[in-house]
Amino acid sequence: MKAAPGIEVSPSADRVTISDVADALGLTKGTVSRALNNYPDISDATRQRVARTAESMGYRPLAHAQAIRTGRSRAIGLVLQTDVAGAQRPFLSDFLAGVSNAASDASWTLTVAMSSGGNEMLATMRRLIEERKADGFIVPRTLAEDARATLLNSLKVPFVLYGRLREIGDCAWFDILGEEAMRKAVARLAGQGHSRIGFVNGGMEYNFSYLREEGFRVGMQEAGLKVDENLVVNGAMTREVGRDKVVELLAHDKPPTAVLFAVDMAALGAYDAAEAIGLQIGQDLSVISYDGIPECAWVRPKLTSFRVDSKMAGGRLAELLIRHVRGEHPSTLRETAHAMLWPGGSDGPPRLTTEELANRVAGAI
Amino acid sequence: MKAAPGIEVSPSADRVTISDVADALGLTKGTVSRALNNYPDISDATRQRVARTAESMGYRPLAHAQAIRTGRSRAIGLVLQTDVAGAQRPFLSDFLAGVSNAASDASWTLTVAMSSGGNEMLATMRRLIEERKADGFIVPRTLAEDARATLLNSLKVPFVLYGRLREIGDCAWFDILGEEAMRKAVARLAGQGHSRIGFVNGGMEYNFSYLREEGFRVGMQEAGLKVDENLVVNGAMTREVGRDKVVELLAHDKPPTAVLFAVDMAALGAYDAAEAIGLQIGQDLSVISYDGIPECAWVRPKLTSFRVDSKMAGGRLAELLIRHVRGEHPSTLRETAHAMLWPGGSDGPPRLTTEELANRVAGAI
DNA sequence: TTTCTTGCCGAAACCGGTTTCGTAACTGAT
DNA sequence: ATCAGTTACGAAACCGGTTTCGGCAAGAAA
Repeated sequence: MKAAPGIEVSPSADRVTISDVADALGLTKGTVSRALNNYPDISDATRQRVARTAESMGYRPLAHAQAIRTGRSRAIGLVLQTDVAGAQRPFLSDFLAGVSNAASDASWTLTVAMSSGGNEMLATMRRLIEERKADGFIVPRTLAEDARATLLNSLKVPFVLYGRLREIGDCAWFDILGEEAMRKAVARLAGQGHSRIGFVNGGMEYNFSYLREEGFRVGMQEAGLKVDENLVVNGAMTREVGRDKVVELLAHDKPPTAVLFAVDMAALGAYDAAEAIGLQIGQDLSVISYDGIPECAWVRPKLTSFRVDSKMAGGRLAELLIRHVRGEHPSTLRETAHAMLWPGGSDGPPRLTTEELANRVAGAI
Repeated sequence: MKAAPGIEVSPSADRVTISDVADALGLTKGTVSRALNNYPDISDATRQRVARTAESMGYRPLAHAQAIRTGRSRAIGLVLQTDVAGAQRPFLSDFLAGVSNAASDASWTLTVAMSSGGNEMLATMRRLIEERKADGFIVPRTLAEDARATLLNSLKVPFVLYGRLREIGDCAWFDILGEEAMRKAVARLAGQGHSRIGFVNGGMEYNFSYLREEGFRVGMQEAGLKVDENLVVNGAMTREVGRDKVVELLAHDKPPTAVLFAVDMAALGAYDAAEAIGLQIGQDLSVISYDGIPECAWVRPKLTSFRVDSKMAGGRLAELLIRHVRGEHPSTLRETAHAMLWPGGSDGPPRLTTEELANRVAGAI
């Protein structure tokens, strides 16, 4: 009595099952299972015998058959946000490659879902958890107050943040030291002779913005420069907003000769602003940014930026998550990496003083 | 006797199981299962009673518990290639969103893996199949001769191509009518007064290249123009190669006043070539392309291109695949959609004749 | 009435694993 | 030699579903 069946399950369903292995060894499948899972009540001799024949027979357990008993299916969950402005897109491919490869290496798989953010994203995660489609999650683009972390914590589902949290609970994370990059960028600009340096930050809903701003400030202090609060703005995640912010800074009566951006996408807006006003990027106005999106190399002059290795990040996140699911304590699962300076021609010694620059700007408007 | 355990499986493992539903109804779980799966030996009354209480109790079957018996887990497999030149990246996010959303709507999930292509990609697919991590595959970027299709066919695993195959076997596909876009592009250029139109095709390993070239030729014929084979080149998938191809075409003694590209990424190279030679895109040289990547809007003048709705494509592919897995015959699962003209300033009436253009080019080199 | 269908459901096997429990055989101490 | 304690495995239950099989009851045909 067959119901509407769909595709015939290929008769080549000749997978090697645990029972096959057991029969070949003259053991029961229970014993084989315990041997493979390192139960203490199996003799070393048997354990090795089992391991060898399982290997030679090409036995690999079906993750979802295990999952029905254990609740774990060796799957990493990744929920992406669809409509975020810009910056995510260029890295997505590399990031996925990193996660996917690391997962494969551990015989894990990657389940991805996309949702529009907010509550819908939480609902999506809930569904994946409830249906046991993911044993844990990678949480990209950590927010200053991240409801995803809260949810997963309360559900006791393992997760690893890409980015840090303001109040560090017991969670695992991986992050690139954006603050360090900002610090170095300021040092570089100061070394070129800039003393009035503006800072265009990203959206304050993201935690990285706080870190990068702090890095900017530390850098200024180390360079012996004073931060003019009028030259510190935020909320620039897109080219358009970046443009507007630069115009805003340049309209100051003592405009900055250099502007540091927290985000490449916004920094591209500086080119538009410069073109509109008639300034040469890299000479009249120096720009340094962060992310290392491909567009950096396409604009003229090339945008000096701190490049993030997204593929590596994805790989590290996956490994940390797997270790977390396997039982390691989250507080031991924290890693950072450095962004790498990727020099272009967008920064250099100031050709104009702030006064001259102010005149140029005034003349253009 | 517990083995090294890992994270405690959350005690909130209070999912509603099929037994719960059965108990609540005074039926056996077998009956409930058959009722929910529309077996013919269940009375309509019972079927509806079961459906209602299952719904009200919030019962949703565990996909991987079903899979152990049925072999299907309601998962779409998507294997992406890591190192392809360019064009994939900009659309990945939209494409994933489309696939993911369509999958979610049907209570399916999306398993993605990335690999470097060729045999490694086939091995990755094999692994996913063997481990039952995917019930079927979406095969993006169809090649002229696609080993993936061959493999999946021989394994009798359902799949849907994004793109068509040269020799249409019994497979399902979704595709955008690139040839139609090329045809319209030629008509547009001809209408603007161009008579010498070059064509820079993509790599001939991709099947779409054959289609688009055919579209170009049909368009030329319909416009009453003769194709100069010297002005038809291929293999341009990147900005750099695109640039070189344009230079090559312009070096012709009767250079084209308009160039049609099969791929945006390559068309961007035309801007570099034009800048090097000192030509105005849109006036001295008209360019129309295809894909609709975001960069089209960032270059000056904006690149006229035929935009592909990747999100929609992903969604359609997912739905077709699901229907395929459910048993519909692949030959009934074929869809196409249109690319949409996205006008920029990169094309227009020719300012120069081909002779004048040749002189300009000669002067510049 | 009797017999044959048919409709409808319960019982139980099954999928491929994991985990608990019980026990035979081997220690080692008395 | 006896007895308690280990060691190492078999047996069987279990996870959450699906599918087969058998049989009861009601209706149809004889």
